Amino acid sequence: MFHVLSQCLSSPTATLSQARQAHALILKLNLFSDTHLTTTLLSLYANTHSLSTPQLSLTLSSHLPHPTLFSFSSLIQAFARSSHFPHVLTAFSHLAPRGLVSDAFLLPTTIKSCAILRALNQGQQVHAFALASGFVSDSIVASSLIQMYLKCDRIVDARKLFDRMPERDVVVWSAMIAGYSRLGLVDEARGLFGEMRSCGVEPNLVTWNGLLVGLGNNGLYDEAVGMFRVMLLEGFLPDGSTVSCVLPSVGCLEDVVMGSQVHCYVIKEGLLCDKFVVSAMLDMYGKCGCVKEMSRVFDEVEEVEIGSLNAFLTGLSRNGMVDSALEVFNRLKDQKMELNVVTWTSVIASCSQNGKDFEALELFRDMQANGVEPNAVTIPSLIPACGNISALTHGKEIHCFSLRKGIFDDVYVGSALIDMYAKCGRIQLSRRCFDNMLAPNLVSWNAVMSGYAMHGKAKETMEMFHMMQQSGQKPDSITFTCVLSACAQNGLTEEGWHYYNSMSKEHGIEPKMEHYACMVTLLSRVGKLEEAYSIIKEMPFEPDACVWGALLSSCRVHNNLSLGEIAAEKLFPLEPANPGNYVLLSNIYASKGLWDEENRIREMMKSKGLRKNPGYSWIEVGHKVHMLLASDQSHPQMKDILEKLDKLNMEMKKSGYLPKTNFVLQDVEEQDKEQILCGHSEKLAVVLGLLNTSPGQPLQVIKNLRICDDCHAVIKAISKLEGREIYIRDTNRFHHMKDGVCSCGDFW
DNA sequence: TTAGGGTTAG
Repeated sequence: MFHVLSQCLSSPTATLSQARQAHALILKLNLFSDTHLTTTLLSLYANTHSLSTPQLSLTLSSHLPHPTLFSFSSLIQAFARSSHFPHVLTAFSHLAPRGLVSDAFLLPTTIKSCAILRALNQGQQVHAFALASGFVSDSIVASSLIQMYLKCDRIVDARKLFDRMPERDVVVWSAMIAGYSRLGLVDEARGLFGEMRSCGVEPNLVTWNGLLVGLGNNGLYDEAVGMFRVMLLEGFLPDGSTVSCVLPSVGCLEDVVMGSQVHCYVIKEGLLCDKFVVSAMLDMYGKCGCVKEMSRVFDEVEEVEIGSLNAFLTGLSRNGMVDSALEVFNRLKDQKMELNVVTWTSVIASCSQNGKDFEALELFRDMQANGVEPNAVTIPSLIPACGNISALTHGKEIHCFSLRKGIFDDVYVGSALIDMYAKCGRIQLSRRCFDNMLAPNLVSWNAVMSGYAMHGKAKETMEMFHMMQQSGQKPDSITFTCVLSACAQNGLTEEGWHYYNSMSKEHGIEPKMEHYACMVTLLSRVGKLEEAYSIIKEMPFEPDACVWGALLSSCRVHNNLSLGEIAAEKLFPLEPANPGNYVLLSNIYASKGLWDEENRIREMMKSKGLRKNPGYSWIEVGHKVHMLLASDQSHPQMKDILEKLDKLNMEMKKSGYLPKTNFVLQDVEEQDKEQILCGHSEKLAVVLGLLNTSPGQPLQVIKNLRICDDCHAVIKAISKLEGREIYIRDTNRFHHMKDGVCSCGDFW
């Protein structure tokens, strides 16, 4: 019986149920006294992944009357093979109490488990043992310890051990180089690589790969690709790992020629069976904009692997093919393919980045319903969707969700929250998120400044700009867009010029298109139209539609016909299909009573098949976001809305309000004009909010066009009459209305 | 019988 059992347990094909049967027999026949048999049983349990808790192994080992080092050794090796690393450490810790002393062979496996678990404390204990026992002079033990320190980000400790090694082989050199690479210390990695060669140790593929990945991950794409070329010249034959190390850099450089060469090599060497190679290849083609080649690689792969699918989906949406990405995603979901958090995050991100904000929120719910746990990347991918549609309730829920998940100090989450709260009108909450951040980065500073800028808070924007510099954070071109647009919102020409001039002089940042657009807006809004036009004429490159559009739109505000016509003449060929531009010019004509000219523009629009963009507004009521179109009768509560609006109009007229009909630039009767103004979507949305929320609750509305003067006046009045704070976000900025006053100071 | 390298989501 003993013999049969022993054979059965040692068989490489032994199953868990056989192990259980054997276990029962061992118990029944009281065969636990046999160390070999019991050890084999333990190893088998470990190999079949069935030892889920250390307790089981300890219970079993307690039956061993005289456990030997061999018992523990085989147990530890079995745990390591089956990736039960915590059990490795537990088993190792039971050696000493039993009077057993580890040998050198047991240390590397144990140390590796510490490394994988990032268990620095236990790793240091093993290190102490290695020093005391002298095993530290064993090069493999030292190698393992170095690796453990590197994994725990203790580069100095790793280096100390490395420097003390009398003999260093290619393995330990490669480990140090890869360690420096991973931590972004590229100079050190490069230095060691040279030092290694001068010591007469030749690199192998592993060494090259470690260096390549470090270069690529730190943005040194050119150097990574160059290093890859050198490697080829020196006669090294890249393996799958090398290829997947270098392809991300090839993609970032959009070097299609190199990419295709690597692709040919991959086919020749038969590396397409390597899942890392496939996903790196898809990623590379996606980044290079080669959708056809990417799709071909994807179609040619026999079995869809999750990493490749994720790379493919990202590649599609990177190239504007969000619908195709969603189609592939839905198809594979329906086919019950197991999708992971990367897949879900990828589609959520492509929705929120491409105007599919409602879909992004829906996917987030769906993801959790499918049992996939969102992580620290999912959250900041989703948050912008809430900001885009001013869905404050959803945004707050996701904020809470991230706190519940223990995501407190993630710089991406923090920056996304700053942006979301600002876009939902809650600038104080936005600032609080910024103040709570442990280590804000450039994106976080830009987010808080852009928030203040869109709320027209120039003083705060400039304060943050100076705080940022005091903190040692250098600005980038986006920082200046925020500062300049804040100046533009407030007509601060002097300050605007100051920051604009300091850009290249003090910060070495050359003004880009958007900075010129800000300056043109700033000057033209305050009526300095000629000065704005001079800036345009002096630009070192051709102005784009934003720049001319800014000028035209200010010409409309100041009803400047001659410059307006110049701007329109430049703008129309740049954006022939944008109805807004034609409307601006026709409005200038209309404001001057030039109905023939106005008509000519309208006819021009008609002949191009263009219609005025319908104005629409969004408002979140409870968990639902409603969209209202101007003069739209389809909303089920429209009758109530119009009734309420009528009542409000009566009250306003009593207190001296006159409808600003000069904003209805159509050749119609005065009373009809009033009717048209009543149908503006932002008013409808505000009234819908009044009807469906409790008194005193703030309302936030987004409008797809710029708010008109009349709506501005009416909603200001409503804020007073109804005692509500009302936040309106138009395409230009925020209007925070309270007690009949707007935060923009009526300048927008 | 023990030590070193890789892809995909913000």
